[in-house]
Amino acid sequence: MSDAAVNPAKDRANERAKDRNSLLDALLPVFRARGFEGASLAALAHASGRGKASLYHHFPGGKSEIIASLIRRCVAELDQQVFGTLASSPSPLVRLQRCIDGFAAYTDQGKHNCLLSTLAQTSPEQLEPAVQERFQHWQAQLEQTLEELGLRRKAARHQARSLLTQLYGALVLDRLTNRQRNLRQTQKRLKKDLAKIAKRCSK
Amino acid sequence: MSDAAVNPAKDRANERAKDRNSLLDALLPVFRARGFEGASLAALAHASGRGKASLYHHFPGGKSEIIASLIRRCVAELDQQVFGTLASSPSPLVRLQRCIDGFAAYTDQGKHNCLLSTLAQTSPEQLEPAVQERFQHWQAQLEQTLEELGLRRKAARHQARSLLTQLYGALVLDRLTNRQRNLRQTQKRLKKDLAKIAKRCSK
DNA sequence: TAGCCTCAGCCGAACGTTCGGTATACCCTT
DNA sequence: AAGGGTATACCGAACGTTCGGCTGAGGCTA
Repeated sequence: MSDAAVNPAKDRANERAKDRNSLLDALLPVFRARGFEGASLAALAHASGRGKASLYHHFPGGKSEIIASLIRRCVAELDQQVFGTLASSPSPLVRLQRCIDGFAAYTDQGKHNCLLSTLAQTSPEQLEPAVQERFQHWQAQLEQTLEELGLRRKAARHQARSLLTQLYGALVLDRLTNRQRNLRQTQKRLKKDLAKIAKRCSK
Repeated sequence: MSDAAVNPAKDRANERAKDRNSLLDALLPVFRARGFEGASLAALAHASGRGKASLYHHFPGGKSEIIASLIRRCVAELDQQVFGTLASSPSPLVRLQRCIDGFAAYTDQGKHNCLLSTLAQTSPEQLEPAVQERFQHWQAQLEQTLEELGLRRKAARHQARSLLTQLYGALVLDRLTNRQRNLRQTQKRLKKDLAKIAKRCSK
């Protein structure tokens, strides 16, 4: 049984965390679509259905505290839903394919961008170096899984970079060409290519 | 002999265009690095070495006229230096490789971003639909050249999308991982892969 | 009653924009 | 060659607006 059911204090703390999370849910799309500078407090307040002052009640640090919280959440989400799959049990091929599917789910099939890539391009000062290190870590995880698939180190390194590049590039191209199909088709192609690699390596 | 040497009026018009161009040269990096909302007039004025009012002398329409001019220039530059190579004389393989090298040169080996991709992600309202159509056109040009290389229509379509995706994705990944090598390595790998495709198709 | 939470509304600062006005250079007249 | 007129380029200062941030009062729950 959970603490919440028997401990009123923790119950309240839990509800507060839930409120904060749903508040962040409402704020995320604004930053994702307009960037840090483009996301005005007025727009954030409107998106959250509250006044500006309420936002400052929840985030005394203002915009930079909000964006920091959102970044932490995005990193956690990528870590669990996308790259966390690489450390699970199935075969390397399945793990890699699930990772790609996880990325597609993370961006709602390409319908929206990744907050981190948006910030990296227009407001890198909001991204702590730790985030970049995390990306390097994820790239290394991909590389290791590709080695398990049977690729040599150098080929695995190239393939890992290529995978990340294509996932994030597909998001950009969707917006540059105004076609919403790039990510889905890239997702399909990447999974097929991985299967081909796995077959070739197992021979 | 040029008109300028014998015609003072055209001479002055030429110098004016040159001034405007060097002014735009100074303004471009600000928008490229900080996006439309992030590029304040104060920053633009500082970058151009002029007062804010002077910018309004050259661009009465203000920020949106500046960004529109810059977009036009970027489209022209991509058209000539990057994708224009696809319509030249050498073999399809050489043309494609020159196109990739052109992109690397266009971004100064990945040192800076492409203005269009920055805008597409945070201020799409500044990009006229014509720009997106131009990207679709470039993608079609790539596809056709890949067909000339020997790929079937469907494979060429996939490869064209993959190329654009990887070029733009490499720029993003450079900033996400804080490694400046992605574009150069992607450039090298893409050229090698194209050579492999050409070899396979010619057999 | 006590403690969160919310709101309308205000603050100084910065925003994009505009206004006079100055300095320079060129053209036309005399 | 001298002088007046026009156009161009630039600037400092200010415009009204919106920015991020803050205050104090009221409402709700417990």
